[in-house]
Amino acid sequence: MSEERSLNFIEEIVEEDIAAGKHGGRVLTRFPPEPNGYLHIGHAKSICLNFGLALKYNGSTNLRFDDTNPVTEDTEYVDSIKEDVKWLGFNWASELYASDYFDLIYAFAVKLIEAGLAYVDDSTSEEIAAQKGTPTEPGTPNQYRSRSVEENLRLFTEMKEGKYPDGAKVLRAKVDLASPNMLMRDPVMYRIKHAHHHRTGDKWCIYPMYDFAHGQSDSIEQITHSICTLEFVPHRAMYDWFIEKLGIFPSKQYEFARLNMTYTVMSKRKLLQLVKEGHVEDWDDPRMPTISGLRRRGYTPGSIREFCERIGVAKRENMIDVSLLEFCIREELNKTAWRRMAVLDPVKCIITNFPEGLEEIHFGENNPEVEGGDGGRDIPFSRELWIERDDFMEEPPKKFFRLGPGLMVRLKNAYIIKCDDFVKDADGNVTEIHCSYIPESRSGNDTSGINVKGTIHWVSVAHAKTAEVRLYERLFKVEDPSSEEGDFKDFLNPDSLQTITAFVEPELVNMEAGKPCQFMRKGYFTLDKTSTADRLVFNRTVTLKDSWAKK
RNA sequence: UUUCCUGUGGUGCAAUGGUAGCACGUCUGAUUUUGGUUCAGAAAAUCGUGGUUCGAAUCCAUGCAGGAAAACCA
Repeated sequence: MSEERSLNFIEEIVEEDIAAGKHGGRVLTRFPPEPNGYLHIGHAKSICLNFGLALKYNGSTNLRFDDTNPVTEDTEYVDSIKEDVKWLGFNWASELYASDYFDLIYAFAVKLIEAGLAYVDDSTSEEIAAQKGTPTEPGTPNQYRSRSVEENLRLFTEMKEGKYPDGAKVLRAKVDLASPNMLMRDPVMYRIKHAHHHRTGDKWCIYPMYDFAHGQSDSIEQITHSICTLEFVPHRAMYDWFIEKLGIFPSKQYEFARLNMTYTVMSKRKLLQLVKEGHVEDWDDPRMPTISGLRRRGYTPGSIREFCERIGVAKRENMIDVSLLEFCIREELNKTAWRRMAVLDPVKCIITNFPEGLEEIHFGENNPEVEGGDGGRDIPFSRELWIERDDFMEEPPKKFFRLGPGLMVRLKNAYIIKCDDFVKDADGNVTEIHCSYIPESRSGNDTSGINVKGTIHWVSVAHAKTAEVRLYERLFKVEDPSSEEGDFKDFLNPDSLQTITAFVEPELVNMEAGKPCQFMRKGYFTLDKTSTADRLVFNRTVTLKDSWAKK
């Protein structure tokens, strides 16, 4: 075994449990999304944690949909969640639904009523809130709290039978109205909702609340380690209380800090708002932090798993720099993506001493990081080329290693050229750059003896294909939109998407969907799902690091 | 104001009473037919105050700071 990296606090707990022989050393986790939105990178952290634990300790993981609120949930979300978890590379032991347990959970409720530990309350939600007191003042009991077991049983049965309208009654646990933990002040267990459920249809008109569904589902599945985020810490008391009073399998809850990332938002509510109000195209808009958005943007499952590994797991609030995510995808793509040439902001470069009408074929390897170059492709060369507008400067500063009057550069995979002249239009824009090439400097058998500092990419005008290229920037212009004064949407970056038409080398028409490639010196790109053979559309996954741009 | 959780370089995670380390980011330099990659190096941290101890990021006390909790959401 190589040097193990240190364990996170949850791994420590699991190892202690295994060492103590708890549950016979069995490890069963679960990933429990509510199907009311798409999964995002924060969920990926939880997925990697839960499935990773099972993988590491020879256990397994259930995918369980926490579908106890039919008014916000939908099978569209169920499908997307399953697709995303699979795409990330994980396999669940069982696909389960909290709604599968509605009969069992109902029976648990009856059991608690019979034990005198739950009662039907006719108060309105406002009344209940008022009677709960405040963190510093205890709550006050109402007349319903002392109903008899028989009356509670009858009323709860009638609630189930649909005798009462929404909101008329709730079932509450009888815990402790004076508890310093507000959630222990007789929490609601069941509420009436005459709503159609995506799985149980119209069978039920009462639905259990989170506190009376989640722990019970864990227990039914005999989950050993129920891992959730910090906001559920105060719920743990209820989690344990219900399990103890019911005398069912003792699942245990552990909480870790959710992921926050700079320049984005990570709440499903806010993401839904961006989608609904059209600030982004859809849940899979490449600017979204959703798994489907990242996938469409060109991120790979491996890069996301690596990211989740690197950010670690702890209990303190955190704000991860998005540059770490970018590092992870660059690290992978540098090793795997084929290099191609594309000119995003073109200006014409004429090789004045290259014969008109002549066409040469040059060779470019696919990936210099791979031994042998990973194969290669032919690149047509001719007298007129497109080059990048910012690879030329009329008055270049000292260390500018590209084109300018009298300066020389290498055309990648082709010749060294020297800038002799340039042409400007009436508005002062450079329209043509005139260069001469050095025939002896051809890539592969350069006998010119000339050394140049810079190399630029290019595309032959006569052979270029056009492509739509979508350049993405961060979605928000501030690091933490949620913590700013006012509406988070006020901080959307108006330049988060720039769509341009680029000239690309002809080989790119053979590009496969879903395959990443590097436009040399420009970044990593992937074909968008809307791309077709006669209308190429590329998404920029991430730029290359650019230490020149900083200066 | 009550209860709970958390305080380590700019950011994230380690060190579990014994030399504060790793990564991202930042900054140098070398190499380079991508101003990419790679390589070498640098700057940069234990919330404060007491205490226990030969020795404290770690244990105790206290203060401070940040977060969470009073949905018929999860």
